[in-house]
Amino acid sequence: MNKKNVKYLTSGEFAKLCRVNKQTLFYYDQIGLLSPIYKNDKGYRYYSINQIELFYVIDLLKELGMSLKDIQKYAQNKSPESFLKLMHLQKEEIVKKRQEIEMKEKLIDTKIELLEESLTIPFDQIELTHLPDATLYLSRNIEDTTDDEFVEVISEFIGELNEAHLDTGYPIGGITKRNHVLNGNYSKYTYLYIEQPHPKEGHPYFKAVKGDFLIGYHIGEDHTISSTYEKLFSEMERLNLTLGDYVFEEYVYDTLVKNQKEQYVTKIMMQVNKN
Amino acid sequence: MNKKNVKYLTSGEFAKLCRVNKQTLFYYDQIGLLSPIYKNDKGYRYYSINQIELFYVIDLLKELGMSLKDIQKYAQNKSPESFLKLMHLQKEEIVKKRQEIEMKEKLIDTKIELLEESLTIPFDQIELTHLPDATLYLSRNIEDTTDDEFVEVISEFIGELNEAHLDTGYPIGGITKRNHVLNGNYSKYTYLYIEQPHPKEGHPYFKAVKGDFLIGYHIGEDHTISSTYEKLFSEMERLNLTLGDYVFEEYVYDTLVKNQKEQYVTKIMMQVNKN
DNA sequence: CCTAGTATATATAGTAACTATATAGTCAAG
DNA sequence: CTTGACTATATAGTTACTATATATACTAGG
Repeated sequence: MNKKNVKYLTSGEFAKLCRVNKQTLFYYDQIGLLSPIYKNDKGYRYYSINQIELFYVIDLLKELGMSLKDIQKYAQNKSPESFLKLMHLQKEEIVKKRQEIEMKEKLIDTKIELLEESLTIPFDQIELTHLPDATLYLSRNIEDTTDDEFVEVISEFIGELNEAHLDTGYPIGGITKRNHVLNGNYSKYTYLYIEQPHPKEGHPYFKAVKGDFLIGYHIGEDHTISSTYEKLFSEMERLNLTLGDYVFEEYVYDTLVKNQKEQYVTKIMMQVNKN
Repeated sequence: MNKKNVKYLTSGEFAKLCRVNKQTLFYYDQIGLLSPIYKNDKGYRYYSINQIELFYVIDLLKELGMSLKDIQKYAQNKSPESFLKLMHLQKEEIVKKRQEIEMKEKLIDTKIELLEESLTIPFDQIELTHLPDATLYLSRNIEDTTDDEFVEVISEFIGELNEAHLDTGYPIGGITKRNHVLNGNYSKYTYLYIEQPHPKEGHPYFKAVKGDFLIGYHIGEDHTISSTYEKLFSEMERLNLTLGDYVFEEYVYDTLVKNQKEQYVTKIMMQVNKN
């Protein structure tokens, strides 16, 4: 038998192959997770090519959240059957992981889309447009909740978004009913919502009434929003419009892209009727 | 304006929403990465619901390998433009990450498939079968390489597999030419190979000749493999077959599923011609 | 109003999985 | 036989939490 096929790799060579720091291999050797197949009398480590498979699997299990200790626990008692069982378990884990990554990729796409759009918007102008049907995911009614109930509703809402993979990167908005707005209770939300561009089956949605909307932007902190509402009202009058059933509010710029609250931008979408 | 909409969340509540340890939020506050919007005179932290978006983005960037320090560096100088740039960069990162995960999922699938198959194989029997075309990815010729060259070839081979996303979880095998086998130089590989069940375009493959194969399994260490080769030869004689051009060798059980070298299983596939 | 129980806070120490540094021995080429 | 590139061990440092100890604060029931 030719010696080539029992050629061993030094720690440095094997580390390069694994694309990992040599020290990491020392560490794995130290904790007995992946030891070289052979050590000479000077303590030099020699690995076989086949050991790379074990490294790959360690790397895989690590990625899927297993601790080195747990990986080692398995490794100490290997068998085809136990490995098969492990792989079946990890298959479930990796499917979850893939779905998470896919969601986060969508989140990035959405952020890019929204940001690019936002850069073209003249925030000082009020616009009358017709909005097409949009599918919204709604929270429970929060009109008359106590503080504790409010927290509960929020938790439930965010929880559902996470569980059902519905968080698409669109901002969380608030819906205020007509009568509250008319009474000057701006931003007294009845529901929280998040847009769902690609709605899934089996979830209770609220399909926003399509219709005419008067859209304006408030720059600054929330508690100064009434001035922008007043501008919207006078524009409504000028255009001979009346207020519809709901007003929608959502952040265009907030904590994520601005450091100062005075630079936050809130989009206000008033449902209106033409006379 | 109704107080509900400026309702703040305590550290505990916000932590639950973020599905993270409360201590982690303290830590983020400490390093100035994500500080509560308001702190009362007793030092109690209060977060706004909107801050969850920032938490999500921190979580995303963390997943994509950014250190908290680097994330903070960005956060200190936020703007819609810089965030957009960051998102474009991270889009590339997440695509890479998704592909990695997809590869690892395939790896799990392959391991499961191969292991389940292996559990049904009677390792003590020699079988004559016709194998259909299989696409193999080959290393450079390693017939007459020095040790250093051998390491280089291996590195290149493994490197290509990684770069081109060709590592499918199938074992790395070795191909020995007819004349070496006849001279008793078993396992003097001319090429290393890995099976490619779903070959991609634009890569140089070697399509294994389909044909008749005599398949046997060697249980034990590599250097005792000659005994199994001899069994295969006498079976070849009994069936009035002659040796074809190549012999393929690959591990069925190795470091991954067995602790002792005496339990390793090597599959030997001899190309044969019927007379 | 008092008390018990559950929050909150800070400060400090510990952990996992590396990662870097310091010091020393080994080896192969010119 | 030396030089430069490798190898080793030992130890300390780093990141991003995580746990523990101690003290203070809020809140609901008697």
